[in-house]
Amino acid sequence: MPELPEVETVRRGLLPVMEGRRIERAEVRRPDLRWPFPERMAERLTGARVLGLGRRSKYLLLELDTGETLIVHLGMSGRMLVGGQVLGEFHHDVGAAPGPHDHVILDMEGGGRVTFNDARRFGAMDLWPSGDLAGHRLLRSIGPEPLGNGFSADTLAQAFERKAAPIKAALLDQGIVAGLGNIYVSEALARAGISPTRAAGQIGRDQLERLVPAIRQVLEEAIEAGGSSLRDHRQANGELGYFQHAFRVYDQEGNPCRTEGCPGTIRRIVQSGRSTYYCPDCQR
DNA sequence: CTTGGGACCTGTGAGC
DNA sequence: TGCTCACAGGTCCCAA
Repeated sequence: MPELPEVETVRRGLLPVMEGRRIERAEVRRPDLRWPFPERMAERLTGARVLGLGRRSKYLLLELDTGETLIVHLGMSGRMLVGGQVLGEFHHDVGAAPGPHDHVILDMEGGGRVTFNDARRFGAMDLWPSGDLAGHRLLRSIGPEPLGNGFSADTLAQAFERKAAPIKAALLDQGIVAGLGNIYVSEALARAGISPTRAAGQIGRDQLERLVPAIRQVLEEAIEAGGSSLRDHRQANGELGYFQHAFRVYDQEGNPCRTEGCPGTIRRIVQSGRSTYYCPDCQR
């Protein structure tokens, strides 16, 4: 589930149970996810108060009153389950026995339970001094936030200068712009009318000027919709995101293009091993 | 430096 | 029903 809009949705969902509250108990049920957990993670979390919940790119940042920040990445399949509610796609009850792939459980002051569940374990957690987050190896080379002031046609033009890689790959590069993933790159390029196969360095200024608002709009609309919930839809309930219904091209192979007046059909191609969806007629 | 491919994992759905 | 295969929202690391 996790590109920028999904992570932002998770962050907002965690606020009511975590913000300002102490972690009364932390249970770490395995030694690692993608990498080993930090030393004594459970002890360092237990008793800490969560001062605030932030986000940088696709990373959740839980600032603790111990001077450290818990950095969380959801990988491909990571979810934050909140006791009694759903953030992600599973139902979860406080007091229930941990389910498969429930790797970290945080029992919060106030009775909330937050469970990190990640079947594929591409996710990650680390603890790092709050004053030096930008120095963390996973955060230090991340590009501008697309919804922030540091992102513009100028910054894109500079980053794309003489780049031969296809723009699809360039936009997936977190060092160029933060937070885009496979879904929203396809969606943004569709909105901007740019072919995903074009070399990034060959994109004209006029198209870059269209691309920036296209990226912003698709992310903002997705956040507004609570993100996208793909597959695994059995536990339908009001907490699920619904932006997947607004996809113009992602997972729409063979469907007619939704652009006004365009006769095209959505195609699926593979670029550096990953699916790209686009309309060959209105994306140039 | 740039680019593409492999690797890390488990689960699901389609097709036979 | 059961098997195999392709594919899945990420990204690090390494070879060319």
